[in-house]
Amino acid sequence: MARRNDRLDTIVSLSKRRGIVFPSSEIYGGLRAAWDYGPLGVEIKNNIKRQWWRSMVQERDDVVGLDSSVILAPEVWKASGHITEFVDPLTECMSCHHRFRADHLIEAYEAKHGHPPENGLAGLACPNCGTRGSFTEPRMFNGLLRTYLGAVERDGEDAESGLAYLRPETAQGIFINYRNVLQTSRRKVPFGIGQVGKSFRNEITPGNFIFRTREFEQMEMEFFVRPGTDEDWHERWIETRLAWYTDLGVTKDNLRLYEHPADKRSHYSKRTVDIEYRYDFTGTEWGELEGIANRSDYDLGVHGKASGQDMSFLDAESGERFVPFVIEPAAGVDRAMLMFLLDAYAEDEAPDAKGKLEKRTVLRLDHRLAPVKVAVLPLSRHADLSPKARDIAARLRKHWNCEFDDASAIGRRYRRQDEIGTPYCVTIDFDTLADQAVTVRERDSMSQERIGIDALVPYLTERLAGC
RNA sequence: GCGGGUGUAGUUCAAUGGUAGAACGUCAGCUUCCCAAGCUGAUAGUGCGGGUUCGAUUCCCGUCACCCGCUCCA
Repeated sequence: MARRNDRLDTIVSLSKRRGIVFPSSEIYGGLRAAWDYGPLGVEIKNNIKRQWWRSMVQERDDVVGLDSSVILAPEVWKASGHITEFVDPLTECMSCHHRFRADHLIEAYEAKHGHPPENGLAGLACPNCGTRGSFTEPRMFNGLLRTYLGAVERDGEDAESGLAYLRPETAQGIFINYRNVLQTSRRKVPFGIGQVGKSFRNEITPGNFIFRTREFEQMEMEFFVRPGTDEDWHERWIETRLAWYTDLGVTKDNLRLYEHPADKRSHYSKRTVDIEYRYDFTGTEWGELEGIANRSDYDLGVHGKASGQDMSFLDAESGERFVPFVIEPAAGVDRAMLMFLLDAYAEDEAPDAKGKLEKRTVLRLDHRLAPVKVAVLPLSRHADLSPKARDIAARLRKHWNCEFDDASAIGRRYRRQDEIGTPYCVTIDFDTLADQAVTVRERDSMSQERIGIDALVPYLTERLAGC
């Protein structure tokens, strides 16, 4: 068996052990590639989404938000091309059981010989085992998840009525609301619409923990620009998005840009640049984190045509009328979460009481992403300390997610907090009763400061800015 | 979906065709306890279903999940 990625393994078991991510439907044996976010996981996930929203929507004058529905009129997916283009013809070599995209095999043959194969797939040799003519009939594999609307189950000819799709991207909800938003938000091109929400894809091969799942969450923004300025805006958004990750503490060397070759782009894309992270999955070092696509006027164009609505924008200053081009930074929440966890994972060696080196697991998460911002730890369960500590915890809870812990030795409790990335620990000791002050310990430096109880909230407010 | 591998406490690992062990964790108690301290006690498991067998966690079949490969792109 191939060697697995230790760091990923550790994160998976840490996630289970500490309540970050659980296998879904576990009591029934599990469901493939489905994961549930536990008490700490949902905090981290919400923090990621909050930070995205803050930088992409709240702090920008030229972007507004939206929350469109998961189920849209089927016409949307017909017009967008997802029903016809979001489909892969797959074939399997009956000799070696490798699977291939039938269209890719034919394209490869054409590229080599300058003409398509005479007998179609039957005339091709398997790129893996060399067997000729052993391909199965290609089967269309549609990436859209289907559902049926209405209370009555339908079959036969009636099956098509009520057929609906779960969105494979949140973007279309934005395009079909483009006119509504333009009208009501009184924005002018260039401007953007941001949205965070679940999407669904019938992935052929999901896997790698929460990296590829059939149900996933996206943070997408469609930025509408004047044609001709699109390439410029594209570059700007690539830079902006890359900076977002490094600002949240991701190691620069573990991020890179990947330019999609022309023949591998999605059906809507004029140019796509991915931000990739060095996940170190076995087999693939780099994995996609976010795609930044120039969707041109493709989407507004097809929806304008299919719906009969006018999607053009009239620029009052220049008097020009045009259908805007769209630059789309589309990020995966779950992928970002996995990346933040992997990148924050660190092991320290610290001498224990006997001078022996002990391994210490620390999640060096940015404060803004940490699931717990501050832990309140009375030095012992002494009757005088716990009530005081509970009182302080209650005060802090009004501002941040705060944990109270008085179980077992103080050293162990520090380690528990380190393991989930808690930036600050507040310790209540016997001096506290006399001097009304506590010890604040910082995660990374392990430095300690004595702070008066009344000064605690201002002290932490300054250090937890942006949380 | 196909091929290969794996499945034992919460986690990491032992063991066995005949009563499943450990470490760590978790919980409770004692200890004026500042970086996984000590002592006492508790907790909990053979993924699920079927077969072979006197008896299956162990052997066989199916299934489910995970890992590797084909795939893909948030």
